[in-house]
Amino acid sequence: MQLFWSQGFRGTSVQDLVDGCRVQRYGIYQSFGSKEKLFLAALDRYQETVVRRMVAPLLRPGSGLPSIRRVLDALARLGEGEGEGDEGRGGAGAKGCLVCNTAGELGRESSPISRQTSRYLQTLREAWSAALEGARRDGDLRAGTDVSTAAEHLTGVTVALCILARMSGGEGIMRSLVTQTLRGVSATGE
Amino acid sequence: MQLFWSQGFRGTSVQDLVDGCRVQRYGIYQSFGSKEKLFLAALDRYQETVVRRMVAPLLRPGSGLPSIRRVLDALARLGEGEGEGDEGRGGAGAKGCLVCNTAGELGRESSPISRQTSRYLQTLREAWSAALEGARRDGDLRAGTDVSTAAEHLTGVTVALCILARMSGGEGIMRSLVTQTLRGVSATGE
DNA sequence: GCGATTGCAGAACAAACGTTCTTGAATGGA
DNA sequence: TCCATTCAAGAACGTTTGTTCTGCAATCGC
Repeated sequence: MQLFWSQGFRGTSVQDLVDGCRVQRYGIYQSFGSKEKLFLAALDRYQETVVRRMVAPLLRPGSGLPSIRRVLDALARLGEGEGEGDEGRGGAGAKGCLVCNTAGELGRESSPISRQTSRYLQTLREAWSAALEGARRDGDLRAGTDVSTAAEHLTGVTVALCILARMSGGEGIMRSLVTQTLRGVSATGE
Repeated sequence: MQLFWSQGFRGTSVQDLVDGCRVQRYGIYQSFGSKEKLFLAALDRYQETVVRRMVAPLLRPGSGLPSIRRVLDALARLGEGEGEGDEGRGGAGAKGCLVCNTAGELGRESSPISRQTSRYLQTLREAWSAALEGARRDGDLRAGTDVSTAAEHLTGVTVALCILARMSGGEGIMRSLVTQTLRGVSATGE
């Protein structure tokens, strides 16, 4: 998963996997059948660990505006680990998000991949939605805000932050995006 | 450029280029030196044609809120050309944006690529900025809006729309993102 | 009409790709 | 102690990759 995350699907050879993990060439095919199936398993694992952990604060019972702020700040820090250079192996600076990177690299090439990206978007939408409901309950939500539209908005912003993290010159934009987004959502406009 | 756009750098072989364009294998190397240099030239061309044409309405003298609305609507239509399937050759549904796709696929792998992505972001920022200035002049800008922050915000939204166009399940999110963004910028909140 | 030059078509290159087979050592039960 | 099974290391498979070389055809100046 880590290798695919930083180098992409096509940029990661089976040899890379053999060298990088403690894994046997033939064992990959016994366990997964093909490089593509392994990649899909890595996508699965990514969503069940990394994405899950990222949105966890939004899904906790008492979540609300403070959780939203916290998660957005964490996303804004995705761009760190800069310097255009590699870290040990062929890492391309910041890794961003595996699912978003895959969208850029492969688009909707196969239907398993399509399924993964729409699952990803749905997870994000639901998580943001839960926290927005909390914010409304706390009176922290800007008047007249539709929760589900705002959740889609935040989902879009999340995707933007993931890709901007992979682009040099994106740091300032990430910060502006976060502050402006928070301003649009919160009751106080802060 | 078209082939790299829909299939990515690593997903496009020299053979694809030979078949797809009216071009000789050896001629590519005489003219460009390597596949990577050709790709960088394609990135250049993309910015000078596609990006340029996309932001043109924002740079015209009288541009303002209507231009912003028009360009955002055009970006929201990036997701069309759906169906997960190919169009003739190995296209992966919607092509999105070559620069954003490249960020997802290659990150900041080489410094020429880093230079391209930051140039891309700067172009967008300047274009949005110009139109926002126009909107302010027309009195269409929400009170208390900082133009340069808003321009960065719109740049981030642009990136989001490009990647969402490559993700299935992103269509509704794209629409919400556009309407919410317009609401945040315009004086009337519409 | 003729020799020098240009430009393109295809063959050929080594290297790396994803995938599969063969071998040899270690293990477990009787 | 011995055989059957499991597991892993690595050689080898045919393709495809990016890159380069070899000829044939056409063109141009004279």
